[in-house]
Order: sequence, then C-alpha cells, then structure tokens
Amino acid sequence: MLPELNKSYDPRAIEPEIAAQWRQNQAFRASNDPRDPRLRFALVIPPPNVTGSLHMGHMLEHTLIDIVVRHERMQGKNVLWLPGTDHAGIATQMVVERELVKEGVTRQQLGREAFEHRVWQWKEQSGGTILRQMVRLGASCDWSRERFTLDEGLSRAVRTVFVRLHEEGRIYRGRYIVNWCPRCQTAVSDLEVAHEETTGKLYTVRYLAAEGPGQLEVATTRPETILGDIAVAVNPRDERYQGWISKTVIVPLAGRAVPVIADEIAQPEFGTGVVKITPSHDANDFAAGQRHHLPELPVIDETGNMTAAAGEYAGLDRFAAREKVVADLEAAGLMVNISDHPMALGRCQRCRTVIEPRVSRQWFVKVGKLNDADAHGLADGAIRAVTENHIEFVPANYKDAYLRWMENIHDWCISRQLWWGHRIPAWYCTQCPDAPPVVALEAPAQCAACGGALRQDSDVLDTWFSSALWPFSTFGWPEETADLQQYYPTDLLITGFDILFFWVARMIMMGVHIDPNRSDTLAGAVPFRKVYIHALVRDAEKQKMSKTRGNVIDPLAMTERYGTDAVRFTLAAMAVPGTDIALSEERMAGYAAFANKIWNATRFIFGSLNQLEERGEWSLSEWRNQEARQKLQPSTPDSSDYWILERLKVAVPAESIQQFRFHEAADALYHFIWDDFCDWYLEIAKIRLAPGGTESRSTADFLLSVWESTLRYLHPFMPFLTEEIWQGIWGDQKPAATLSFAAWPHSGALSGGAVIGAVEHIKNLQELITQIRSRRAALKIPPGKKLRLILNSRELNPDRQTRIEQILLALASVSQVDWRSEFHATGPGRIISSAWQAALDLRDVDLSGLRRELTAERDHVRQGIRNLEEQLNNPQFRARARSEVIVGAQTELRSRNAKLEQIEASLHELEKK
RNA sequence: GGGCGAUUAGCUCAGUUGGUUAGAGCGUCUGCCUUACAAGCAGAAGGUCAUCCGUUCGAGCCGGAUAUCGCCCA
Repeated sequence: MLPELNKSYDPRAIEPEIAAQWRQNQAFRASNDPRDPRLRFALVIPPPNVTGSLHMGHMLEHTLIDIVVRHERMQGKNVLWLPGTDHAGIATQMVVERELVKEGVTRQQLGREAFEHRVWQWKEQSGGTILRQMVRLGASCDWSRERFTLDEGLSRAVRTVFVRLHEEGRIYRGRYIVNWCPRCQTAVSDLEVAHEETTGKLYTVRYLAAEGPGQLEVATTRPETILGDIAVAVNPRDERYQGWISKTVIVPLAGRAVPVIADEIAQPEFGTGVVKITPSHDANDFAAGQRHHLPELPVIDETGNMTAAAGEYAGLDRFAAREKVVADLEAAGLMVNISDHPMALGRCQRCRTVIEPRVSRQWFVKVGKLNDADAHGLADGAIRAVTENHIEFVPANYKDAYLRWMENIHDWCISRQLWWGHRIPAWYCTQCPDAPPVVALEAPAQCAACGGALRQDSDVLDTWFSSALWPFSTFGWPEETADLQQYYPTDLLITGFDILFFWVARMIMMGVHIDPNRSDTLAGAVPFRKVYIHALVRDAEKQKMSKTRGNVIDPLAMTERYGTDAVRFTLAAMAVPGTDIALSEERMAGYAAFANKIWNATRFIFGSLNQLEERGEWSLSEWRNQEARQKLQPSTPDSSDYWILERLKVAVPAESIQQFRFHEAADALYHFIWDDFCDWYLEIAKIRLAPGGTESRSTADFLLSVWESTLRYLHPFMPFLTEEIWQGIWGDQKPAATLSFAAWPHSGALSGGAVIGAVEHIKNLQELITQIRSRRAALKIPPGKKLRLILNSRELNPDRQTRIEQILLALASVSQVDWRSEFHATGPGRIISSAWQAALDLRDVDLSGLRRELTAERDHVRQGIRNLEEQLNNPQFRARARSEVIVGAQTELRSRNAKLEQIEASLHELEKK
C-alpha cells in the first residue's frame, strides 16, 4: 500500500531527516576510479568565507549549482561537487580581533603565535557554519572531499606556486606605493578598494615664488598632504606657465622651497593647471616622482596620523590635520578658494576606512610579459584561454567585461601585513642586511652566505592568491593524484559577477600558467570550461541587502517558514540570466503553496490507488515490477493520456538547465503540474479511476507512472519533497538508493497521428468547458443550477461521446448532454467553439447580462479580423512573407470569421426576443 | 570621464534567430467549504511594450538619438 499523507505539507517534518540521510550515507561521494565507465562532471564550489554564515546570495548560488549537478547525476554521470571554505585573511582576522577587544587584549599583546592559535580555535568552532547550513539545505556535495584553503595540502600548493613564479621572475619584491588601510594596517589590492562618489572640496592654494614676486595657484583635494610636497608640476605644453619651469616655489606652511617641474601629470584644464607633487601619498605623484627622481617625504604614518615630518601637525589624525591646515592657510592668506568637488573616494572594502596610499616594500605578481623572449605573461594566457573559446562565459557579455579588465590589469600586490594566512615563503638573513631573500618551499636552515640565522618574511599572502589555485589545489596538486587526473579541468564554475575579477580571472591566470596536469594545451590547462555568472539577490524593493539597511532576508529563516524546496524554487524561478533578483516573501509563499499542491495531488493519487488496491482492482507491486519503458505507455489509452504525455514532454527541464535558463525550467514545471496535471488530467482521471470501471487498473498504472516521472524531472529543483514522495511510491523496491540517482526519464517516442489527434481533442474539450464556465459566470447562473447542453454528435465516435459527457458533467456543471446529428447551434445559448457545434439550454435563464458580453467579444474578434485582412490584402506581404506565415494567417482568418459569425448570429437572435 | 545593462499590467518580471489578438506570479474584483488541496476551485478586469526617428510587407524584439534609473571601471 502507498503511504497515507497528512492533509497539508509540512516541510519541517521531512527535510532535516532526508538531509541527514544524504549526509550519513555519503550519498554524493564521487568515484575517482579511472575504470569508471560513466562520463564525469566536476565542479568546485567558489569557497565561501570561513567567517560567514549563509546569506541569500550563497543560497541562490548553491541552489543553481545543486540543480545542475543533480540533473547531471540523473543523466548517469559520475558527478563531483567539491565543497570547502576560504580562510579570508582580513575578514577572519577582524572577527577574532573583535573578540579579543571584548577580553581587553590586543593581538599585539597576545603575540603572533598565540593569535594564530586563537584563530584556528575559532575556526574549529564556528568555521563550519556555512557548510553545516549547506548540508541542511540539501546541497549534494561530496563531503568527503571538503577542503579549506589553509589545509596542509593546499598550503603546499600555495608555496609551490610562489616558488615557481618567483624563480620565473613573475613574483618580485619592491618599494612601491600601494593601497593602504590605516585601520587594518595592511596593504590591499586595487580590487579591494571600493570607490564611492562623494562631494569633496577642491582647495586652491597660493604657492609663492621663492625668488622674487609671483605666485602659482595650486588646486588640491587633500591640503594636509601639502606638508609632504616635493614639487609643483605644470604641463610642458601649457603656455601660461612656460616661464615657471625650473623655478622654485615655497610650500605653504612648510616653508620649504621646491622646484616647478614640467610633467604631463598636470592637466591644463583641471583646476588652475598646476598640481602639487606628493610622491609619498598619491599613486600618480609617486610615478611622477620616479620620472623626475624626486625624494619621498612621508607625512602620514601607517595608522593615518601625521608624522614628525609634518612639524607642528605631528600626531594629528589626517582628517584633523586637514582642518587645521585649511584654517592655517586661511589665516596666512594663502587660501585662494574652496569649492565643492565631486570625487571618487577610495575606501577599504572590509572596514570602509578611507584608503591611504602608502609607499612600502611589498610582493607583487607580474602579470605582463617578463621580456620580449617571454612567450606570454599570465594575463596573455588568461586572455587567450577565453578568446580561443576554451572557456565560455554565460551570459556571453561577461566575456567582454573579463577581457577588458584583463587587458588593463596592473601588477598584483600579494603581500598583506596580517597574521592570518599563508606566510610568504621568503627568508632573510639576520646578518647580511642587503642580501636578497631566500625563497623556498621549506625553511632553509641557515644563510648560505654567512651561515647566520634566518627570519621568515612576516607578511602573509593575499587570500585570493590561494583562491586562484582552488580548482587544482583541492585535487591534491602538486601531487599527481587520481582526483587531479579525473576531475581537472572542471566543467563549470557558477558564481556572482562581483568576484569575476577576484576569483574567476585569477583562477584562469593560474590554471593556464601552472597547467596542473601538464597537458601542454590551453584546453587541458584551463580551470573550468564554462563560467555561469548568476545575478545578485536584492530585496523586494531592489535594494542591495545589507545589515545596516536591515533588509537582509535570512535564508534559514525563510527555509524554516516556507520550506527549503519553496525557497529554492523561488530562487530558480527568478534566476533570469543577467537580471538581479528582487526577492519577496510573497513569492516564496506562492511556491510554498505549490509544494502543498504537489503534496495534495499525491495525497489524492495515493488515496485513490489504495482504494483500488483494497478492492483488488490494482496492484502496487505489479506496477513496481513493470519495465520503466512500459510505464509511460498507456495500456488502454484515453486522449487525456496522450495529451498529458505531450504536455510533460514540453515541460522537461533538461535543455533549460543546460542553458542555465532556470526560470524557464521552473516555470514550465510549475505550469505543467498545476495547470495541466492537476487542473485537467487529474480531474479527468477521477472519472476513469471510479472503482468497478473497466479502465481503473490501466488508469491507475499510467497516472502513477506519469507522476513518478514528473517527480524525477522536478527533483533537481525541489529535492526534499520529491524524494519523500518518491520513497513513498517505491517503498523497499526502489530502483535506486535515492531519487537523486534515479534515471532521468526519456520523453521521446511519443509522437504520431494518434497523439496529435488526442492533443487536439483535449484542447477542443478545454475550450468548450472554459466557454461554458465563462458563459455561466456572465449570466450569473448559481453554481447549483446545472444546464443541459446540446452537442453535434457527427464528428465524435460513441466512445468519445460517452467520455465527453462524463467530463462535462463533472467539470462544466452540465446536467445532461443531448446528442444531435447535424446540429447547428443557434440561439443565445450557443457556445463559441472552434471545433464543435454546441449550445446550452438557456430556458429559464435571465439573459440580461449576455448582450454586453457578446458585444465585447464581437468587437474583440472583429478587430483581430481587420488586422489580419489588412495584412493579407497587402500585396507586399503576400510577395515577401514566408509561405507558412501566409497560410497561418489565412487559417486564422477563417477560424475567426467562423467565430464572428456565431457571435453575430447569437446577438441577432437576442435582438429578436 | 569610459564602459555595460535596464525601461513591458497596480507590484516583480518573462517574452530564444522580427510573423496571428504581448504572457506569468503576486495583488485587485465576482462567485464558490464541488470528499486531493480555502496554501484551494471557477470566472473577470487591467498594458500607446519610456519617448522620437529609422530599417522592413511586418518591430516589444533590429539600428540611431533622447530621457530616466542601476551597475562596473578610472
């Protein structure tokens, strides 16, 4: 017997148990056996931040990944979805530092080793949050292969790549100006600086000539850096200032004499055309300083406070210093003008602190060619991988964004002044201060030159350095592992566009350059073959979700309220490629209702079939023993059987999933299940399932088969609900351990004349029923009042007549059908039908509402006819349009004219009364 | 400043090579507790597809301009 179901679906009673089952049975463990005959499909997770907890963006990403991998798995592939987390240098360090603050300790007081120990402790305790949440949400990962970027193996991969790139000359150390966060006290890369449009001030300041009279007016947005000015620049082509070049001017407040230099950095049209040069505190000025061999003069230190070189301003915070400098300039009569100035302010992506450009010694990755002999730099390889179509972007427009960025890429600052991360594998001799560092996989024992002690570089690597290696470090590289052989290159990466450059670009650079499997081909070196960029999840008002706005929709709370399947389905249904998702609870509630609908349809099916089984009219075990192929072939077919198969075929989501058109797939399944299966097929089946009927057995068989296939198609989207029902159908005779491994049903072999005729027949029936219902509503006929219907019997054989009558009685409030041959419908009861002559018996019915109804319909149909006639009467159209378009228009015109005739006749007869 | 994208029903959005009368969900209105489901059933209203110009026999879709909004980069 099939299980008895509760009246409504309660996801909370089902999901945790199924999730735990999948996890305990290691259901989704992939095989790396080279003899495994199955095709493989591999995907690594874009590792979420170990500090984080799951947000809607993750849930969307994981839902889409899970849909794809579950679909691939049901196609019979050996599927690997490798999970794991990223150590997230700055973010994690910040979290633990905040904890320390509560205890009144700084990390400096604790010391590096103890601090690192503390972070590891924290990681062990709370680091697995996201992964645990993923288990609960049913992500079909291979948990036996879970990785963390600081694992020993992955760390070895990081060191190996560092050493290799260093040997090649692609990693170098140097003194440059970098983006510095005074709060985090570390360098950050260009990408980690968020530019924010703000209205700042443009200060125009007077610089007096050192010798003789005259002055230059210099515009700046950062007057506090005047104290660090080393020069003043004018454009060499700017005729206004030709005479000033090589003269000297006095830096206001500082009183220092500095040269006026000629440099393109000064744009004649900006401000006064004269700019100050502060090499220590501006990236452009730093470059200009190098061009002109100017000295540095740092006036702001690593904490954002003024240095001793700032004289009386020393010790002031940089913003306080700005106020004081402005006030002092005004007092000295050197301030010419202050105006509002729109500008982009760089802030630390992590902590929002205003970035302070700072000159310091850092490690960099050179992304361009090393020299003319270099075959190609990191960026070139990454560009070729995409332009030569070894990697495909979906949606395709991200390809251009990627290429543009890659073509304009700068060297990548990879050192971070943090304590949490991969320590840079470089050692310095404590005795030979000028000796270059020793870069090695393992710590060398002593200085090769003097035998002195060594000290390791105190910096760690940018987190993204290790992320870049994730697609192969997770498979055990640099070891030549079976996993690496089997799964690299992976098939797909699904991620958000916000990390297109952070991750995707760098993964491609590293994969192509390292070529982990030594394939010597681009195709074998790339980390993945496709990249699907999903949209951003926003709130219902299209606002970005953020904790400060307080509009965060918590996926676990939603899951608790509506069920995982409903939330997943919502995300999938809204995942239109390239369009952000405006997530609303109403939508989730709607799909929770859908889940309930599925549950209740099942409840009905199970109930009816159990009833038949009790009467000995049907056997569940016989159904289970049928061949899968037989199951989808009705033994005593009804038109509705062929029709529902045809509808199901249209709803099969395979192609949509492969094209990442998740919304289409979800939409098609939703409408199949609700509108086709529940509203029509089940209603018709109710008649055929009647106990004691000749068809009850075959109807039960086929009904269950169609529903079971539907569950399989739906499974990637709603894994829990479908698994639960599917287990109920199969009991202990399951064809697979779990629905996740059940085969994807073949929907082919369902065409031919009989099918087409059946589909047409059901469509006609639907039209007839809908028209009757509509007419009844227009006439305000009370639901209890059944009406007789007259139907022309000519085109319909007796079997169909019986069936139609049964259906009309059940679905169209018809009391009885009068079959007449050669019946031509007349009178106000005439039903507009493109196939059949039909009329309701409207004696005893108030017809006052009918005229308006018919008039409106007539006008509508007339308009359509006019449009078609206009088109068909146009000789150009007849000459140039494709023939099937013309034939289609002609057919349509005929059918509309027939309709119009019927309506007008009805109206006419109404007038006569 | 450069680039990308959007603008379709009250709201959120589909609309795949241009071809019949532009669709869905939610919301709204009307009527129904019809023994799977009131988280439901049935019926209905609602749109100059941002604006203008062009290409075409034919444009929501292609091209150009404008407006508004959003995002990315400098």
